[in-house]
Amino acid sequence: MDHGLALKALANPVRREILALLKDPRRNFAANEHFPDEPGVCGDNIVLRMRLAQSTISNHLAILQRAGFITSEKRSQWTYFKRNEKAVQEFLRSLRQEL
Amino acid sequence: MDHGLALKALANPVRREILALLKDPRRNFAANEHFPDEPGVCGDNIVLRMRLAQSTISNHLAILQRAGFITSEKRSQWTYFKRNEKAVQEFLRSLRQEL
DNA sequence: TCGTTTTATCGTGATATAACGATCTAAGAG
DNA sequence: CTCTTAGATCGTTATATCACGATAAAACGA
Repeated sequence: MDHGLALKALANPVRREILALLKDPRRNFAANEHFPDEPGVCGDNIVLRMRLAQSTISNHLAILQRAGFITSEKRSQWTYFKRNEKAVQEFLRSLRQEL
Repeated sequence: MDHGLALKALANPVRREILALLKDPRRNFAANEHFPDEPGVCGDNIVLRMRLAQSTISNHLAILQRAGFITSEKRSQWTYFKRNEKAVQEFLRSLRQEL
């Protein structure tokens, strides 16, 4: 995990909010009727929740993904996003190390 | 401490390096002949070390200060900067809380 | 007083970021 | 086949960031 990318990703409040929402998908998003085994949150749900243009959210999600904080899984026409808890914890560890 | 300001401050590699250098002033900077009780590192020393324009470093230092990561103390014509260890630790704690 | 040093501030240009709408593709649905 | 939906990508515009040189203020030394 690159500190630079991760810290830049976290420097934006919209991306921090997305990360926060993904902490508890059941609480923050409508249930996903398509895949009951919950591969993550459907991108469209995130767009609805954040009230920003779809292209804007798509870009934020790409940045979070490049930083390693989330992963995506495409199933037919939907893309599901979920937090990468391990990467989040590893980032915190290495940041504590650097600071 | 505001997460937004702190994370923005850390998003820049120059500022992270300054923060790192200030962890061990004795190692990273020339001894300060003016004030043996070490109120911190003289701004001019940081400029010399970083090889960036004085105005650029001055601005980075101001941003680090606004974020709370460093404090400054003006003594006659010099300004001495030092890390605010407490703020750094508090930031790490609250970031771990948020993430 | 005059020059020098340290530092902050100002103005500017180059680049990065963030938002948007438009468009394109893939995948269903009818 | 056509229409719709989810999502990424592109182009554009507005704003933020980063670097610089120039300048101004404060403090000292000669």
